[in-house]
Parts: sequence; structure tokens; C-alpha cells
Amino acid sequence: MTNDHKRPLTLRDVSEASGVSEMTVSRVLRNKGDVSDATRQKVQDAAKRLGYVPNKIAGALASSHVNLVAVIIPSLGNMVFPEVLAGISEVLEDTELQPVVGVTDYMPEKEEKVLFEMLSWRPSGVIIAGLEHSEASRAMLRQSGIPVVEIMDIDGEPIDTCVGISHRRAGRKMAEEIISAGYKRIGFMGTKMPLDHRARKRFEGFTRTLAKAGIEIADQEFYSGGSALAKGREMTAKMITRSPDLDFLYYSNDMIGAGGLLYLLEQGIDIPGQIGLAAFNGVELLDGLPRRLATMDACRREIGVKAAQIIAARNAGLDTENETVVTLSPKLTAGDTLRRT
Amino acid sequence: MTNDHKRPLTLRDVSEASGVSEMTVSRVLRNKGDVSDATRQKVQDAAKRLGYVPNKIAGALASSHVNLVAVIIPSLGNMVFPEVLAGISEVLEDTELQPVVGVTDYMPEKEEKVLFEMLSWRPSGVIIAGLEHSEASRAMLRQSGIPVVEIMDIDGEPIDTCVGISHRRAGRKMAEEIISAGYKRIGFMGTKMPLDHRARKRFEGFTRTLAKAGIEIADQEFYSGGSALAKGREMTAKMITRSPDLDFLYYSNDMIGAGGLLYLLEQGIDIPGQIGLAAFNGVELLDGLPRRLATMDACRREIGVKAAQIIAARNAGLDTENETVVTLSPKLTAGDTLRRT
DNA sequence: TTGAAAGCGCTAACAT
DNA sequence: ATGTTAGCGCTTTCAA
Repeated sequence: MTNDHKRPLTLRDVSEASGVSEMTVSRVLRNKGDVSDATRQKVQDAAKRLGYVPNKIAGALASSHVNLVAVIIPSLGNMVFPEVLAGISEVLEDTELQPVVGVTDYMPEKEEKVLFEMLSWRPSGVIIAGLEHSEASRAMLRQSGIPVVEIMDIDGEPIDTCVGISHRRAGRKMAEEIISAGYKRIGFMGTKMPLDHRARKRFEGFTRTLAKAGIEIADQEFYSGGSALAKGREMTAKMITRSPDLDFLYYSNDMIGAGGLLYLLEQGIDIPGQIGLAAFNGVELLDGLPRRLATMDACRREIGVKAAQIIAARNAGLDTENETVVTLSPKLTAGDTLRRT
Repeated sequence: MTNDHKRPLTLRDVSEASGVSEMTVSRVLRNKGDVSDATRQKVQDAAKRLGYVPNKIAGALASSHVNLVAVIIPSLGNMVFPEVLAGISEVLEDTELQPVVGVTDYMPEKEEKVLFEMLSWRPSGVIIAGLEHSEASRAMLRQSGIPVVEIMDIDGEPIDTCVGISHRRAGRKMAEEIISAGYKRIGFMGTKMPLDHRARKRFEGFTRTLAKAGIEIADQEFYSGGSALAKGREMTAKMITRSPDLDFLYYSNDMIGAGGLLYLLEQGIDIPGQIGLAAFNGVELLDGLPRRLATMDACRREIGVKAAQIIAARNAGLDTENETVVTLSPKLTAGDTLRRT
């Protein structure tokens, strides 16, 4: 209420205003060390009255402790990463730690840049999506000397620790389910995959399992950008026109699956009789659709929780030494779009 | 490649490895001041070889410049804020500045906490959603001495600058459209509003305009939490059962509107003949729906862009003195769910 | 329980 | 074009 000039307040200002040494002010403001109730009160009053906001930059430099956890994800736009973030926040809220998110747009160069930027703030840990990183990124993470948790995926070599699901296995499981339901002419729709390693791995697991059963993908279509719901619709229309004999459509994510579902229902196609459908992620949105789309839960929130717990534990000095790979098991929901076996 | 101990590298390490003074190393690494190509090369080689990552904490303290912009939003979960963020990032990418996001979950106390936390990192600017903040938050923002842009809404008193739309006016416009299309028995569905000031303001603008035309909201229903699509479906079912004579449903956001739309179509209800529908936000998802839902674009990306531009300009010393309130105009899309006038 | 001194790793401002 | 000096605002360490 008193600081009319633009200079931000310092500990010294509070010290002078309260007649207590800077050091003791610092102790009060951090609840560290023993301070008499009287001085504590004086200091707190002064700090509040002045509107003092501590300078974490200086604090961090002096203590070489930064209570930040870098969280690096490809995108905020598809609902899966916000859910991971929610899991992370939930855990870190009971902690000194604070998540800071960086977005890569699925671009390795941007990942490298964001990572460099975040590491230059000397965070207490890194949570980063995926196991595929540029050599430079891997080097930075290794050198950093802080806990690193790679999330979402476990099919690969973690730098330090990883928590996620096996996307190859997820693809395989869904293929098995589809095969055992008796579907034979299967079409696939998904993102253009060079970008999205996890989608690619699901696709690989999927096709390989089909192959073992003597089935080949009968048609496929890829997209990028735009409204996923609309894309699902378009691609589905195109595909069933082009390949009218398909009896199953596998989508690499729920949004395009939902678009396809809506389209097919409008066309009066019998689902899952004439055509079965399945997708991936288990997003909340599916609950509001006319039919429950078959899907597989990606354990998003759980991944966030586990990752944050690992960072928090390591930060507290507890040695979680042992578990370098935490494997979660995605649950398959057959819903209403997959024939019952 | 050489740093096997855990101590992070310092400028001094690079200095020693390259035989160049710390100061010159610093200059090279920041592209500041004149350095001969030869030394520059030596330094860059050494830095890369060692895997040096600068310590921004120290840099920021020394220069009292932090290239961070605090972005404080209520949620990442509903697609509107990620789009604002995209606008912000787009602009800041051509800048030294970097956005750092904090989430409040629509809770004033959490906003206060997040704000305090972020200000303690001495960012170069703040972009914060809404015009409603606790007195303490407003005080912190005022004291901070940095540019503050309040976004999304303009119906109120900005602390410094604001950019957004008038939600009252948006509610009014939609009401006018509905009235002039001849609808008379209007139901409303939305979030529980104490939390969401902008939804409340739209509602106020909406009801007031109806009132002037002698119309009262015939039925209303509020929700919180859960899948918005599913909630829209449920609430709509409940409402048209309870009030079968309604001829229009106004939803406070697109997701519940979409849920309602899907439900009504399934029931074989004539839209917009028997019942007209409208919502708010203009989210991309609507493109994939069976009908184009009437909605109003909230100018999300544009808001992010403008806000970031203001911060960037002020940061560059350009005085944008003049414009303290930037008003954007949401466009109304009648779509297929509003009778043509 | 409180205070004084030293320094975290960098950069602004001066030398040279 | 390069180097030297003095802090930035805190916290750590040690002393009282």
C-alpha cells in the first residue's frame, strides 16, 4: 500500500519496515528456523502491509533449489495431455513442487528448444512425453542430473524412468478382440504417423496381430490438422464408399472414431452388425455419444499421478532406485460398437 | 560428454575449457556485443562439447530481466483456453518472451496463490483471464509494476489493460436473434454460475433482452463437473420432459449444446422447426456434428494474439499507452439450428 | 533466538 | 574485441 515507485520490494524493505534483520525476515517468510512469536508477527505484518512478494530468482540462486517440475508434452489441444497434467497437479499440490508445462507440437526441434529453455531454469525434475527424443535432447536430460520421467509409452529405452502403457500391446489387444469377434475386412484411420510414435506403435501391434491371423488391413486413410470429429466423418465416408465391403473400422483416436460413428449412424448403417468400430483413448466425451464406442483407456490421469509421485519421491530423497519402468494396463471397453463374442 | 559428476556446468567451466574469459563466453552465448569469429567459434565448440546449459536463474538475477509471461487461466479442460494459449504462443514465438501457464480451476483463492507464485518469479508481464479477482490479487497486480492484460471479458474495470468481448452483449445479441426468429418459450442450460462470471454475464444479457420483449426464461437447469456432452444430453432430456412446450434451448457452451443436439435428433425432433438451439463459443468440434449448431464465436485465438501483442509491445518499450480496453466482436453463426428470419 | 559475512552464477558498466 | 569489477536479492554458514 506504500510502494508507489516501480521498484519491486526487497527483503531489505521488509527488514527496515519491521526493524528486524533481513535474515530473520527471511526465516519468517519461509517458516524456517526458530523465530519468536513477537518478531514473527512484526515481520508478517510488515510484509503484508507493504505487499511484499519474495523474489524466487534470488532465492533459487542462493539456495540452488528450484521447486519447479518441467512437464513437456506435444499438445494441449486433444484432451489427453490436460488429463495427464491434472494427474500431475493433483500429486504436486501436496508438495513444494510446481509443474511448468512446455508444448512441442510433436516437433523434435521444438522439443529440443523447449527442453533447453526449461533446463536452463534448473528445475527439480522433468516429465516428458514419449521415449523418442533427439540425441541432443537425450544428452541434455542425461547431463541434467535431475530425475527424468518419460511418460505415456514404455516401448523403448528410458533415459532414467518411464511410466506408461505399451502401445504395441494395446494395438495387439484390440486386434485380438476384433478377430475373435469375427470381423475380417478391416479398415484403419489415423493421424499421419511420422509425428506420433505412440499411434504408430499401436498400428504396428495391430497389423502384426492381424497378420498372424492371416488378415491384412483392407484400407487405410491418414489425416492431419482440422477438427478431428469432422475428419473422422470425412475419412469414414470416403473409405466406405471406396471399400464398401469393410466390416470393421479401427480409428487411432476417439475423436475421429466419434466422427465416424456419427456418420455411419446417420447413414443408417447397422453397428456393430454390418460394421464394427473401435478407437483409442477412452476420452470422457464418448459418454455423450449415441453409442458407446469401443475403445481402450490410455490411463492418462494415472500416468500423470505416477510420474509426479516418482519425481516427488526422488526430490524428497527417497530412493525409488528400483522401478525404472512402470507399466500400466489399459482397459478395453467393448461398448456398443463391437460384436459380442 | 565430459561432465561425469552431478554439478551442473557453469560459465566458468566453458571459460576454462575454451580459454576465453567468462564475460566473453557470456557474450557469445547471448549474441551480445562484438566478439571475433575465432573466439566465438572456440566458445561455441566448448559449450556444445561440454553440454553447457546456461543458468537463467543467475542470468535473470544479474540482469533483472525475466523473459517470462505469466498466463493465468481457469482451466485447460474445455478447449477454449488452449486456443487462447495458441494465440499467445504464436505471437510470443517471434519474441524473447515465453508464456508460463498457471491454472486456477475457477477458484479465487487458487488464483491468488498461483498469481503470487508466478509474480515471485518476476515475469515481464501477466495475462490473466477475467476481470473478477480478489482484492489481494488486484493489489498484487497493481504493485507488480509490470504490464497486466485481463482477457476474455470487457464488462468491468480493468486493472491495467483488457482484451475480450462483452459477454453481456453476446447474450443480448443471441436473445435478439432468437426473438426475431419468433421463438417464445425458451429454456436455458448452463454451468452453475457463481464460478463462471462470463457465463453469468451472458445469461444476464440474455434474460434482460428477453424481458424487454416480454419473454421470461421458461425453464432452466445447471450442472457442474462430468462430461459436458453427456450433461447436455441429460439436462436436455430432463428439460423437454418437464417442459414439453419449449420451442428453444439456449446453452451456455457448445459442448452441452452438442449433447442436447444429439439427443434431440435421436428423438426425431424437428430442429429448428419444433425446437431451435443455440450455444456459445464456436468450438471446432461443432464442425463434425450432424447439424451446425447456432453459436457465437468467442474470438479465443484473437484474444490471445492481441493480449500477447500488448505485452510484447510494452516489453519493447513501445507505449501502447492509449488502448486500455480492446473490444472484439463475436460473430454469430446461425447454423442449422435457428429458424431463418 | 538473532545477526553478519560470504557467495550462488551470471551480467552491466567500466576499463583496456 | 576482450577483460575486470561489482553487484543482482536472496540463503547458507557461522558467530553471538
